[in-house]
Amino acid sequence: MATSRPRQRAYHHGDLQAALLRAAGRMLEKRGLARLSLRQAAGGIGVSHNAPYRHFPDRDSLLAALAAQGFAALGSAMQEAAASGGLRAMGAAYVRFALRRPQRFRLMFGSAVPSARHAALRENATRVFERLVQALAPQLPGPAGRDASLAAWALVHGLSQLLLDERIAAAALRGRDRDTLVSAVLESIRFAAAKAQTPP
Amino acid sequence: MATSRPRQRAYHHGDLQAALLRAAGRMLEKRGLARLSLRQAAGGIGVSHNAPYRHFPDRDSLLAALAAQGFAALGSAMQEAAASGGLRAMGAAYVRFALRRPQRFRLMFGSAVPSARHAALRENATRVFERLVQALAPQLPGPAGRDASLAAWALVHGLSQLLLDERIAAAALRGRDRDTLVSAVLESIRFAAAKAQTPP
DNA sequence: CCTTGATGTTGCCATTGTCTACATTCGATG
DNA sequence: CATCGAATGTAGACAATGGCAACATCAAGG
Repeated sequence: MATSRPRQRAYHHGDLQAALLRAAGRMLEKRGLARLSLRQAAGGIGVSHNAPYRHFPDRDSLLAALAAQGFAALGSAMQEAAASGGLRAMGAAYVRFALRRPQRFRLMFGSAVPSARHAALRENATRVFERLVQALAPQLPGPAGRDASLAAWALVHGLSQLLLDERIAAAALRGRDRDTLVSAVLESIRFAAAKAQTPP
Repeated sequence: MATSRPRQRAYHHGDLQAALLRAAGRMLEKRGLARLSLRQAAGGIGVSHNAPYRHFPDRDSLLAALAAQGFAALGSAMQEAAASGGLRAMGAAYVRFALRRPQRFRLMFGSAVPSARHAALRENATRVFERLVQALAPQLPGPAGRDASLAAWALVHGLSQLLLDERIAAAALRGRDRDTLVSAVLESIRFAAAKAQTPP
């Protein structure tokens, strides 16, 4: 009808949930979790401060959705890397994901959104965990192998966290690029339960 | 003097800074970083909502002080463990610290308080990092040894983080207690650059 | 075409961090 | 011992947030 809102969008956004997740994801990475504001995200998209609550019961639920998306992306990255480069490539993909999206990575593994209360998050996280264990099982069989699997996972997870600290990263690089560093660190380890590993 | 505030303390608290850090440390561990409120901490101690700002420029500075204290405690725990039990005991102490104070541990290594802006935090963190590297250097010499040192640190750091997740911890324990699990995982690893290690 | 549910808007409340101005006390100095 | 200044409190206000209730608008289905 003729009564117009000059340069305003239609009353119905059409895909507000996805737009909120994109905006919140960018804000998370740029400003950190504490300064992620639903009001600002909504304002940036051009809807009112309360519109997000039509798509997410509360702020924590939106954060849980961001974390679930993160696990989906991490799972994909690891799977692609494993298909072409094996276990070490898979580990390197894990670290690369963390370094590329540090705040998302922290959200995924932090305590801000307990997965016990968010089913989709729990499912996506569990899927990644199970794929990891399945990928390692042939190389690290038996109960000692399961401990070694946890060690392998701990190694790449911890490396991700430590390299997010710029001082630690700077001290470790010693003129190498990050991919070279990650490979060198991953190759410095042998697992007591391991079958002989193909070199990279 | 006789004009009394029944059951109220004197106008000057006397050690408000330390009291705030204790109260905030408890609130951090109990409710998480997002729900740590300086107003509530002040109220619980019996001072006004603005009194904390006489001791800390802002909320982030108090959090930085909490993180700095955490690094001091972690350093002490690791040093004591190393003195009596060597490198593996030191690694186990690191994991134990994280599991005992998960929110503090996350604060210490998270992005909420950048250590670039908080000198005491930077110093305490650096001291722990340097001690760790010094402890590992005799066992893991040379440039490959430094990569292996980072791997060793990543291993215990990652293990700490992963075991904070109750599902991961539950799946990994398989009837063992946590100390046994941690020992088994740490022992499942060999370092390519290592001298022969004394068994535990 | 009407009704209903989905999805927006508006206004309000409680709480927070932090600012300014003022009040009180303690310690140092003369 | 008295005074002064700094340290350390209190009181009030502001801007921002998350989230609630009530109302408004639109799209889809019968």
